[in-house]
Amino acid sequence: MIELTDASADVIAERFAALAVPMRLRLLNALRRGEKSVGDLADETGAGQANTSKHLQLLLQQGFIARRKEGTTTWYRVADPAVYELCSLVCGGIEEDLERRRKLLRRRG
Amino acid sequence: MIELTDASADVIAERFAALAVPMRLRLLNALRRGEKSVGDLADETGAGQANTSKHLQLLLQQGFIARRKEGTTTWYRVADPAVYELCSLVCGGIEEDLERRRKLLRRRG
DNA sequence: TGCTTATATTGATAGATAGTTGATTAAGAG
DNA sequence: CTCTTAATCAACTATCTATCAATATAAGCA
Repeated sequence: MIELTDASADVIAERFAALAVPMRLRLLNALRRGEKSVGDLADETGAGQANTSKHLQLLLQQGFIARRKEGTTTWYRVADPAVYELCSLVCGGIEEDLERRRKLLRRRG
Repeated sequence: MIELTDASADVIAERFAALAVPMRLRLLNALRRGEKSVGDLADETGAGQANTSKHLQLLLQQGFIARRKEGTTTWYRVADPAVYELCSLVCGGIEEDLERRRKLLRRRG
C-alpha cells in the first residue's frame, strides 16, 4: 500500500467498493471469456436491464471494463485483468478464513 | 477468480466491502509497522473511539487483523499481509486509470 | 468498596446506493 | 414514417451502514 493520505484512501476505497457488490462480481465473471452485450449479461446474471447497464457503467468508469458500440448494441469486455488477481487474492484470504474457522470449531468441539 | 456461484460472490463481495471504507484503510495503514491499541488508532486516524472499535472488529472478523488483550487494553495487528498486496494491485489500477484520463485530456485538448 | 482508564456495545440518525419502474434516445427493418 | 429492439436515463423506494452519543463491561488501583 502506498503512503496513505486521506485523498488516496478515498480513491482506493472507491475502487474496492466497485468490487464489493455481488452483482458486479457476477458481471465480471461472465465477461471472463470474452465480449458480451448488455442483454446477454442481464440474461446471464438474471438482473434487470437498467440495473445491469448501471453496474456496467460503474465498472467502466473505474476502468475495470471497456466497451464498443455496434449499431444499437453495446459490447463490454474486461479491460483490466488485475481484477481477477484481486479476486484470487481475496479468495486466498477466504480459504485461510475458512481454515481458521475450522480450527476454532475443532478446538471447541 | 474461482468459479463464481451466487454464494461465493456474496462472500467475496463482503470481503471487498471490508476494504471499501476509507477509515478502515487508514486503520490498516496505521497498523503497517506493528501492534497498536484502539486508543492509539483512534488518535492517529482522528476517529471516535466507538467507531474505531467497530471498524477493528469488522476487520478482525474478516481475518485481516488479529488482537491480543493485555489488561484493559486491546492490541491489534495485521494478520493477513495479503491486504497490502490487494491495495498495491488496486493502486496499480489507479495509476492506469490516471494515465487513461491524461490521454483523454490530451486527445481533447 | 469506589474511582479511573480502556474497550465494547447499544440506539439513533443521516447519507449512500442497489434495485425497480417507466420514459427516452438511437439504430435498423419494413 | 412507423415499428421494434437495445441501451441509457430519471425518479423513487427500501435497505444498509458509517458515525455519534450514551451506556455497559472490565481491569487495575486507592
